[in-house]
Amino acid sequence: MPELPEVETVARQLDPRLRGQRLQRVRLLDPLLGRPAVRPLLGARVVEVGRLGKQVVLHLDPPAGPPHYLAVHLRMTGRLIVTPRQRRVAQRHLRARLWLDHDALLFYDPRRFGTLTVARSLRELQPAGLDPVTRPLRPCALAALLRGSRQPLKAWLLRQDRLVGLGNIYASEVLFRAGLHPCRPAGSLSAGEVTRLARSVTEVLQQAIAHNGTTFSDFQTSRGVSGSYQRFLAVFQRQRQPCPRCGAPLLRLVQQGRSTFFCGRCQR
DNA sequence: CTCGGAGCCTGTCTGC
DNA sequence: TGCAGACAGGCTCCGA
Repeated sequence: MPELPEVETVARQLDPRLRGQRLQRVRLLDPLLGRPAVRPLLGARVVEVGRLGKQVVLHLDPPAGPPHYLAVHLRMTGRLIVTPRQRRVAQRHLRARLWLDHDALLFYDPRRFGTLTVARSLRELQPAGLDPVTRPLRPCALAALLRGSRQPLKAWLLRQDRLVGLGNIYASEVLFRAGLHPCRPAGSLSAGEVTRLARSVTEVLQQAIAHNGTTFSDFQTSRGVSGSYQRFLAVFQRQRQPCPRCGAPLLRLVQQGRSTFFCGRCQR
């Protein structure tokens, strides 16, 4: 489901709702989640709900002992829903349920790719790549990351060990905005092209956050509200429709088994 | 080291 | 209606 803007949206909505409540009880319903050590979290107060890469992270302060962090990665189809504690909830696809003082936090995930982990330091969870939303992405930093790679640009943008936050939707959108062909070798960009790419990454992500992310089939924010960024998508899932810039029919190609959408005339 | 492809798991939609 | 195949917003593993 979510790329960085959707995760940011979820974290921002959970934060005021959960902050200050204590975690009373945790129930893991899916053996695929493994056995994260949740015992030390019980009684801990939610200090903050934030985002780390594409994970939602609850910062927890136990009554005794060091802070802990509970991280949920939603992967393709995960959702985090807050509901009043006593309310009856749908069981289908429910993988974990957390009880707090007043609310319950529900982790739904039909495809079961999502993860739930407990860490004792943020460093354990910290993704390797730069986060272009937390810190401005400087063209020279991006150039250093791209240097030497022969990987197609689209595939390069999806890796999280260099740059964190883009997924399949926004990678296509970013390349369109930057006027760069998805098959260009990542290390082949000129200085001017790198600057355009850096600016596009930042603008697309910030604009998507400003609109609460993109809703296709099943992304909803924690309040059950849909994001509205899909109104601004220029190329994603628009093959054969006219390019908003030049009017040529947009194209779809498959890279690494995943769809890429682009304009063969504007993107070079 | 780099890269592309398979695999993880379930649901939905399309076309025969 | 039934069924096979494609596809789905992510990421890890494996072999070349």
